[in-house]
Amino acid sequence: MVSLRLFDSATREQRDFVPVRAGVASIYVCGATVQGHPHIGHVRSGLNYDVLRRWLAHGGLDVRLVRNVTDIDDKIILKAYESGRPWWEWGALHERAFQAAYAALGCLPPSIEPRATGHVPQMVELMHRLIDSGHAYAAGGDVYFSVRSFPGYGALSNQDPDELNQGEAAAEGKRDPLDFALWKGVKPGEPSWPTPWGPGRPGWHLECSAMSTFYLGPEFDVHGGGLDLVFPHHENERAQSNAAGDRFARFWMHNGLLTVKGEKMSKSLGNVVPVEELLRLARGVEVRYYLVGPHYRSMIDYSPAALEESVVAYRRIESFVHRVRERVGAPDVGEVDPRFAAAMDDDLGTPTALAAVHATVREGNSALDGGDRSAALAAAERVRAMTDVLGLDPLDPQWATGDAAHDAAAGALAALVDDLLEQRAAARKARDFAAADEVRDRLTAAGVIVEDSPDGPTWTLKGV
RNA sequence: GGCGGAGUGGCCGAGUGGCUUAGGCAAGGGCCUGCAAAGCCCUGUACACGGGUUCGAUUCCCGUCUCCGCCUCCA
Repeated sequence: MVSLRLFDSATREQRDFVPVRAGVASIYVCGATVQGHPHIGHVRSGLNYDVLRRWLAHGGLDVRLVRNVTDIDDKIILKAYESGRPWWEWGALHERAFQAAYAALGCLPPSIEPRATGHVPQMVELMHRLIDSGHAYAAGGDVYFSVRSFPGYGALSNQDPDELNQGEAAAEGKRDPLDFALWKGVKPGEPSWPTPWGPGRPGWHLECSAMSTFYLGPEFDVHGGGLDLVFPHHENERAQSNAAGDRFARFWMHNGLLTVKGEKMSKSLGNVVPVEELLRLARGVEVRYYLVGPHYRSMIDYSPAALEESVVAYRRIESFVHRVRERVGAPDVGEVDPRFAAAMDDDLGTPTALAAVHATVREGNSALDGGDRSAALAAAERVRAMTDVLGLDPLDPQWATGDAAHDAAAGALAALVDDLLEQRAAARKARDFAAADEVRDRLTAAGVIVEDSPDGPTWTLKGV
């Protein structure tokens, strides 16, 4: 059923995707640390793995997607403190912002979005296993992972431990500069949870090892995240879990980062692009097209001009599907084109997959021009199937407004426009083109674009 | 210093040892249309630079230049 080949960051080569359990795909993705508002880079990551899960589901697999929420960390505590709010409220506030952003771009909800603070028992258990096997030690209320105790350290990120700068900031009880904190002992004024080694809070890396294996088992299919997480986060996760005896992820996937004018986004440079800003420039589905179009491992250098090009490109697809619906009838979701499937199977080659979509659109438009209604309908059904896999199906109800007042207004507008178009048709029939053009000009001035076709005029709203 | 990635036609963005000069956007020409819009057809012949391997390289190897990311929190 699935013949997907995926690039594995750990081996730096492509392999056939063969699920650990037949018929089930298990994916863990590092989600956000809910310390601030979602930006374009966050949602690109979410979108990339959303496309992966959709393609796997299309192939008949039962997809279990876990995307965590890091709801406790230094910055959350600090920022909450600075704004005079409880740390948990600060986190919850931004967690909702992330969910809204993902939803606005058509990301299907993950199977679960586990929070770090809800999985302390699983972390304690993992620390027990690591301490018992000599890979971790408690020191002054902290618990550290002993990097030198794990020979495979550095294999994921292709780093030589001896060449690394120095690791996490030095702390009292650390035996080796490379060691990293599994658990951080409580400090005055900070939240804490009880453990056999004293109260404290989770170190960043531990939560992902604990939650991924809790939900997906000691060995699962894919672990994903942004390219910037390869080291140290994923290297550390892998070290912990492997040292504890878990086989852990079979494939490591890392999506490319977003830059602005060639530079990585960062608060210090002040060039972070919030999702909110994108949604002022384009609809969610158009933003999605922009972010899903380039290959997931490519870097995207954001610019409003490039986004605008995507808007235009997407509308070409969308207008074709709408045209068929109006002139021929509503297309169902059909089958994907073989070209599309081959591209997707090749490490999720969305650029080539999109080329197949556009080729199908062209075929469909030609069929429409040639009066071949059934061929046009069939093309539209294939386009729907392919765009559905990418989360870009123009007729997916998720892109509808779902607003009763809006629907009512749209209905009233349609009645008025249709009335005017009848007047125009009458004028054209009488060959009074001046009158006909005047009607069209009035509509255009009001933002209603009229287009004639062999099946009569159609109209759309400008910029929608 | 160590590790990794990238430089493609006006722009975005794929890919390959020689028949794909992907695809989209923009531009020019044409068809269609009362006109327009949309659509369709055609055109532009790109692959940082210098060597090397090869019958043949944008694609493989070496070197050079430029840029980016990671090595510290980060999607």
